[in-house]
Amino acid sequence: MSAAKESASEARDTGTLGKLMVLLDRVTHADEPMRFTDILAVANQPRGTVHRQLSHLVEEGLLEIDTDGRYSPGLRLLDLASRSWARNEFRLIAEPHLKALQDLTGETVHLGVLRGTSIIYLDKFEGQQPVRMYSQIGNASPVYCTGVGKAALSILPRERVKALVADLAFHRFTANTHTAESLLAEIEEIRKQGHAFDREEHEVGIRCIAAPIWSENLSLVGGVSVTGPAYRLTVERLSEWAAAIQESAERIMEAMRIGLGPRR
Amino acid sequence: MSAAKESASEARDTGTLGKLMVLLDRVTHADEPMRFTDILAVANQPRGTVHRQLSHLVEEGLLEIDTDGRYSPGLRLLDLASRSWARNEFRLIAEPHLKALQDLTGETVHLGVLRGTSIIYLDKFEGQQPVRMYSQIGNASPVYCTGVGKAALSILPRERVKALVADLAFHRFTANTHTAESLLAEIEEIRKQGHAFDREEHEVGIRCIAAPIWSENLSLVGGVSVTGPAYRLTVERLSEWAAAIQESAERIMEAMRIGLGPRR
DNA sequence: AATTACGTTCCATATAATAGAACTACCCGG
DNA sequence: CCGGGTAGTTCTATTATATGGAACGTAATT
Repeated sequence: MSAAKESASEARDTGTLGKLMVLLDRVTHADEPMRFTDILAVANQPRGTVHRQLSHLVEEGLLEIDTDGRYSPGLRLLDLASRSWARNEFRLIAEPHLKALQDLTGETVHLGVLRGTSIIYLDKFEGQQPVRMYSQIGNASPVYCTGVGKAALSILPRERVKALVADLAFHRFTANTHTAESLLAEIEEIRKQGHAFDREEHEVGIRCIAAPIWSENLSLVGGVSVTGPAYRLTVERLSEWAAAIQESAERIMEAMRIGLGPRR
Repeated sequence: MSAAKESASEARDTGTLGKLMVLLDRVTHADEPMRFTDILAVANQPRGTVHRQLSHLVEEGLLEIDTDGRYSPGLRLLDLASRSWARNEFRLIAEPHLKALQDLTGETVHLGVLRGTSIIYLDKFEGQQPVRMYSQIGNASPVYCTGVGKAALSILPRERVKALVADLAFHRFTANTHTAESLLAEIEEIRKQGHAFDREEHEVGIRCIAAPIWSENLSLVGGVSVTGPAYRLTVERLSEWAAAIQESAERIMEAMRIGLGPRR
């Protein structure tokens, strides 16, 4: 084994696949196509290794390489994901309820689910203009600064929240973004209320209200939210929808019990 | 090496990743969650091997396993794909032109790209109701029964078309679906016309007109299409848009030369 | 033309995947 | 309550694959 590696805290190692996925993540999460050298620099691994790994990813269509030798996410990912999305049971069950909530509020409705320390948005209903599909869907956002994220945390047992928070790196997106302490405090509040707000904690000018959704055994934890521009949506205004959104969450959970309980 | 494998024509073997991707494809392309035994049956590989491979895919979030031990596509795929989509240069460049075409025709406009023997839909603009996002996007459809597919083939050199057609398994979706011979014949026609029709060849009741889009070195081959219900859109009616759609394709190609040529 | 940066290929070695079997848990019928 | 099948998991020597260091091309730069 080579030396100079023990300092890194990235203890991820599912073998070959794990290493490849780390690389794939790096390239897909970059803002623009990366050249070989750029990737090599952040991968701290030998040139030959990185080169072969990239070649394999390209061969499988997970990455693509343009004529300038720059790597971008591959289209194969789209095909795989479209199945993942179309078949997702949680999303299918929630769909009509999200639509109803959109009709009621006239604002954007999101469905999200907790994965690790992120909220992944599964669906979105926008009111006005033709939706730019995919827009938000599939995006992973930090738990600590999204309504859905905080709502989701509020129904987890306290030890699990603590453990999860310990894993978080709190990035200060806005002046209102939580720290570990303030987050834990607010979660207690949310537990009592049954709903969570996002008071411009992720993005200035954006507020939301969210309610948690969970399965009995907590194998699925997420939430619904109603989101909109801060100039139009004060916290008071959002509060008026608290009952509706919590009811909507309840109905989705009810539908899950029926839909997922007995085989199909 | 074990015997009883040479009959299969699946000569895909990029090493470890390749094998895992075959498995991942199997599960994501199924219509419903698969149990371990189901996967084992189609994978013809030893139990231990399949089990470990699935475990690795689950660990990486590419697959998910529910409480009944059934495997489904994982949400990690969504996150990866959303980046792939959002950053796709071809899609970004084409976007305004697709919108314009939608405004002009009032019908659904698709953008697709050739990958192997499939067309992958990259974007979609629908007129009327709020779009169900992801709907079609990311889906891979056979070249031989889609307007975009046939348009794309029409600009490839004849040998390449021949080779590609030889790889195809023609599934008869409707009474109008092409065979190898009729497809090759129509491609010649499309070469002259500059646009292709789909005369209910994939789905009864759906017709479309498409124009090809390609980069100089053919590293990118695809097309735009206008699609709609057959009762409203006769081939004559569609023909009226032939000039517009070809012009739209031209403009997209022009934009690509500018946008992709000089770095950025 | 010389120099440097960048990307690719090679090959002995180390590492991870493989395959077969043994093991466990569960379900169903007698 | 027991036996026998079915479904899924774990174990381990063997084999295949990935690794990494260095050597090799091949542009770009001056």
